[in-house]
Amino acid sequence: ENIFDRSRMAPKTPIKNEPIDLSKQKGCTPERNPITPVKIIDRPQPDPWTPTANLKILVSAASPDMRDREKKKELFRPIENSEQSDIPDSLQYDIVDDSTVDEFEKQRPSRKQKSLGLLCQKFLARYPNYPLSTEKTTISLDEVASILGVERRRIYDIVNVLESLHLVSRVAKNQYCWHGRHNLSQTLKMLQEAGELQYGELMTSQHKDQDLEYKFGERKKETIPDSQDRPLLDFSESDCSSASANSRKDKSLRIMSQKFVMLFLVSKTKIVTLDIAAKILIEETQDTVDHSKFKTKVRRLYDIANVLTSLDLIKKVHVTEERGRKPAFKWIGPVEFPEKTDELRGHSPTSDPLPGTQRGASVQYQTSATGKQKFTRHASFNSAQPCEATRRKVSSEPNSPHQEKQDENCSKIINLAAVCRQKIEEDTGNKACDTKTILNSAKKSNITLPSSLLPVPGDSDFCVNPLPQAVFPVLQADVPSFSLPTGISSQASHPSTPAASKTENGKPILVPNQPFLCFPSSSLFMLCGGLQEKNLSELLATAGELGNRSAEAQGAVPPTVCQKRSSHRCSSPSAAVDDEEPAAKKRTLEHSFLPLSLVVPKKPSESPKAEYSPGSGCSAAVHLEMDRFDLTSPAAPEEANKESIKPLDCHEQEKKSQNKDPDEAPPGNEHISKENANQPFQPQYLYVQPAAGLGSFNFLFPANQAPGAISLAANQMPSLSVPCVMVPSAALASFPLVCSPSFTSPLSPAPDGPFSAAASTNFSMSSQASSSPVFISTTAVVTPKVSPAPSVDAQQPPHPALHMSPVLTRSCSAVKLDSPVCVGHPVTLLKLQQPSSAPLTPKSIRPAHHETFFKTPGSLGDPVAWKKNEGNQTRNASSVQRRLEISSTSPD
DNA sequence: CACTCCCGCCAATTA
DNA sequence: TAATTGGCGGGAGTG
Repeated sequence: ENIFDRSRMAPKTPIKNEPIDLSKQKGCTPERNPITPVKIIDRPQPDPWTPTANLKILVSAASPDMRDREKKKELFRPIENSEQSDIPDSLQYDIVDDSTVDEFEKQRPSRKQKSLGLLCQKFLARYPNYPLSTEKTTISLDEVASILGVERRRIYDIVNVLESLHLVSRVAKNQYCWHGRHNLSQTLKMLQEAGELQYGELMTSQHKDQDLEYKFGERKKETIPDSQDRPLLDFSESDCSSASANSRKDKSLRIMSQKFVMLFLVSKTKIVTLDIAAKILIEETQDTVDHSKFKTKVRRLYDIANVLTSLDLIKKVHVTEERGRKPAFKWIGPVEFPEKTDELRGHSPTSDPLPGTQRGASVQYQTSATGKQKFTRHASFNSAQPCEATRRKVSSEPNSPHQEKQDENCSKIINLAAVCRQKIEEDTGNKACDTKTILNSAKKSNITLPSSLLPVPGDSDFCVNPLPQAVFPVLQADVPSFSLPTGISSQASHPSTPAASKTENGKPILVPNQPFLCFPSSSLFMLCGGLQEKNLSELLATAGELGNRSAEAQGAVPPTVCQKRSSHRCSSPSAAVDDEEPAAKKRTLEHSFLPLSLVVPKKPSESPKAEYSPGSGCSAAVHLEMDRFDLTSPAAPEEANKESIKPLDCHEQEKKSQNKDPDEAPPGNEHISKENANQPFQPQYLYVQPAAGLGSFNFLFPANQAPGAISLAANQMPSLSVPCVMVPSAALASFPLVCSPSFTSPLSPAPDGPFSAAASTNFSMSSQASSSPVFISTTAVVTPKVSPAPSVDAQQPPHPALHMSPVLTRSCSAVKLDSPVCVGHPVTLLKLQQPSSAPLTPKSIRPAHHETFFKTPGSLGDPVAWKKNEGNQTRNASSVQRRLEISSTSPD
């Protein structure tokens, strides 16, 4: 073989290669012939292919150089193999017989055999379409490259496209996680939604492919003018790319891939010609339509098309137009996305309390984990710095600049919401699933979640952390997605209000008037009570500080209790774990998350602070969403960020008390109760099923009441009678609810809880809501212990007993709204929202307040953003970062 | 000749 | 600084 290889190599690319090879081989050259021992070892085995393991081992063992060599060699091998298989041996041999090197060349190479499409098929053949959710399949680029006998560059081409569809996610350097097609439907759905937003009209009108397409292009611009450049979707992409290097990433294959897919999904005919796609993509990207650019775009589209073809999503066709026949691709993948999730659901869902939770968590984790990592990676960059600074800044600054944008965004959002709604209704069922955990609870409601969540799932990126994680992760992911909307609304609605959530003041939690706190969805948690009392106090303190900023430190009052932290998810998961955890990591994560918040501020700075604060919860959500959607307008993110920020702070506090503050995250835990602590452990809260009410939110009612715990709320919000905390359902899901005052273990998955079910129903939206991790705590004392869940049901949580302050309600509603988009059931909320720009209120609520609170405009993000968010969840953090960058970078 | 798209240089990012 | 990623476009196969 070796010999052959050599010959092959040389022959292959005649001159060029040889020289190159030699140079590369350099050291090896001599060796080369000889082949390195290692290789030999490997090769010894007759079937290199099969034994991936061996390869891996080898690869890992091998030094980089080795790898390269091997790769090259291997490349050939595969080729040989493939050739043999593909091509009739006889032929080859025949030729070969006499053949000289040249002949070899001829045979081996055939361009076709080396095509990206074929390579992709090989690649895909190595992984199951629907891997068990439990197992995580990691893909080592080096390994795969060597196995498939291609250079790594080619693998990137494949992976980038797959990543855009969430079939894989990047876990770390050189490592990707294989998700399979479980979330494909969701992803497609998301893309479709995003596409509609962007190209929406086009769709409708389009009848004819091209023409339509063209229209699209034009419309697109019109529609999306804002920002667009970036990928809309993001989802996956968002991952990081966006953030930091917009420039580079914007163009990224991933984004192009998503956009390309969107075109198909939006197109009635489902046929898109390359040139049209290229034009559209170029437009989006930039005005300049250089011919050269066009050519380049087309090249890339071929790359993408080859991969998509391998996925059986499209097939090549020819469209004959006036001018003649043009190459085009037809979408042969699913058009309607019923939910693909089912599969997932099957697994995770439900069943076990623990498991459920865990599972869900796990699943999510996985995904999320990846996401996180990615997130980290990408995000870290930006986020870190910005985060803190931002936060602080944010707190101080209020800004408004973006409001306008926000408004715009709002409108967009509204539109989106409408669209979403419809879709949701249509789709509803779909998505839900995935998310596993969420679903559990959700299941009943199911639908809801899905949307937001699902997308995420893919993301899963988030994932991560172990433990507690699970819970959180979910939240995170979910939240983000959903959140946007919520966030948006909230922001909008309440800018002024209290908004504890907002970061601005730091108060994330408390709102002045209102009794609730908002947390970023991502993070949330809580629940448990008392975990750390200490922390609590600290937290409280922190909170207080935050609050102070806002103004009232006092408010902060120790009571605060609750706080909740929402750490962003990432942390959360881990958080859950505990503090300890890798704090550092967590922090990091958090930061990243934070960044989001920060981001917001950064960019915009906009308005932020103050105004938003109130809505913070929402905002957070928003952020998320935004993240998801790259498109999102800057404004939204900002807000979101802010909010998130706050939460973060809280988290941190909670968590550790560390100094840090803000970032941290808390894992969730949140022991919110610390204060409560008084009562030790407390979990005084009753968990209301997520489903229930607020879409995503979960309410926690203090069993004990411990109003104090919530204290913050109390201070601020005396109004509320009941002390409750709203947590995004997602989050809850992860958590076990406890009904009992005493908290319980987290295990039980909330969702399942009886309550939840009911609730869920109402809130189908919840999922979305969930995204936003808002907590609402009321100080009030009431504690209805009980039935929280049930009561909660739909809209309002337990109001009856409790009465939640309007605000809360509102908030909830707002949240929902957001989510709705994603999810679907949001029904009421949406409606409300739509009408008014601010989505806030749910029916039950009284508008008045809300408006006040929510009104704020800035919150909105672009619809796109929403979508993105949805998609992403995971990436929130990262996305945030991205956004930041983006926002900064690409102004609208 | 037009369509495809492989190949790999090399810059941007990351580690 | 080294390695990883990934944009990009020359130019080679194919039909």
